[in-house]
Amino acid sequence: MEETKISDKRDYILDVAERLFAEQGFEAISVREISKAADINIAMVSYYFGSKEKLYEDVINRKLISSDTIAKSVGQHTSSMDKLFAMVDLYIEKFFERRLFQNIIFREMAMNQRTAMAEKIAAQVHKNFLLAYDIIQTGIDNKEFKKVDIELTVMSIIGIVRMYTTSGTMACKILKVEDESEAFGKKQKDRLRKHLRQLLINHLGIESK
Amino acid sequence: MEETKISDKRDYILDVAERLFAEQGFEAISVREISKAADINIAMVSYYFGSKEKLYEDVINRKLISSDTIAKSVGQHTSSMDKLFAMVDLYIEKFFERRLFQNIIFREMAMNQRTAMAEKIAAQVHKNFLLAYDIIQTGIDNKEFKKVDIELTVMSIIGIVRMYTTSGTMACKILKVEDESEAFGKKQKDRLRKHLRQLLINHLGIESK
DNA sequence: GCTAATTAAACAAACGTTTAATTAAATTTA
DNA sequence: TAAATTTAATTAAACGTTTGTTTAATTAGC
Repeated sequence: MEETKISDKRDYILDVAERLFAEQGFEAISVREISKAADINIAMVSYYFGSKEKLYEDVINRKLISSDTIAKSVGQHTSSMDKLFAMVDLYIEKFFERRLFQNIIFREMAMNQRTAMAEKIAAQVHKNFLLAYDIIQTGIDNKEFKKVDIELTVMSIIGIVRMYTTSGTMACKILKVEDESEAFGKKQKDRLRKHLRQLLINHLGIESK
Repeated sequence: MEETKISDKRDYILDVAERLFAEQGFEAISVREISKAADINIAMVSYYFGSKEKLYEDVINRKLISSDTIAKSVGQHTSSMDKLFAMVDLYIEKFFERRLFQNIIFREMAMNQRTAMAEKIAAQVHKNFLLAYDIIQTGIDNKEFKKVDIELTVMSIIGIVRMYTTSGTMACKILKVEDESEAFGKKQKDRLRKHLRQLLINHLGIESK
């Protein structure tokens, strides 16, 4: 945190705020705590972001883009199963990489408040949902997949990855791993990927014999 | 809220607090908001519960019992699949019936804070996890189930039910139902049950032919 | 007449935000 | 290049609110 450009400092504050908001929630974290953790004067939050609310929105907006990324990595494959796998892989990747951020997203979704931010998040999640929906629908049409409840199958995929990443403490306890860095390391990530692939093969795949 | 016994009034306050805490989180809700929503004087919260913190703990403790209930309803069945189905059914039932409460539980689990309450919740969830683990393990030993990743399979079950119940708004949007009372009505509950059963049959069941 | 329940008012502490002053950096002028 | 000027970044202190909690007085039930 020395001799950095302004945008770096702004990003650094956003990083700190993201971590705190994710771990404890928007209301639980005070501007004073953020400024202390980021080692800045409390007035700098208003100076840079305008308000605590705006800071929170900036934290979310900064990483709530894409969904094109998914479409791109999916498009490379031909079979529906491969497309689905590619999407799941990317999902796992993003959730492991940004699990603190995802905590914010899902906490926001769980709130029954119709804010502009909540709508925006819901729209983005729904967009991703539709991508997966189309893949499975096509797979069924192609007789590559069994006829399943598509909506609930997509929800299941998201729910599984989310369940894994949401609670670090719980994941450690269940997987019998030492700390969170292990629970979210490469080995466990591969394990989750393997499990999810097997589950989808079993659920969607048509026996070939 | 008239001519009720004291314990009823206490319970009513707990009901109101539970709803508000679940919808917006502990820190986001003030004692004044609770007292207003419950139509009581603000001092009554301290009078009945001691503090806002204690009220929150009472909200959680009131419904964080059982796990015997699961064991009981599971014990009636003989085959591993029936046991697992019984457990899943109960899980769905509880989550639909207490979905606001479950919001609190999972929000608490997502927080990276090692409070006494968090430990207690983690312990309870883990207890339930072990019940499901044993069922699947026995099923595998009996050659009734395929050899799967047991830990992740249990996590998947919980994650799916949770994903469904956590975000009412999202569930409505995805399932294309009008309002939340429909999304959490009997019809959709049966749909989720059916989906989860099929998923488990596909994932765990050994082809009989 | 006594205990329990309920109230309005007040409490200090913490909240998000703003102010006005100061330092640092960038730009312009000589 | 050096000094002068302007703009940007940073600070400590104060702002008015809201927070959870307590008090002391009052009402209700037995």
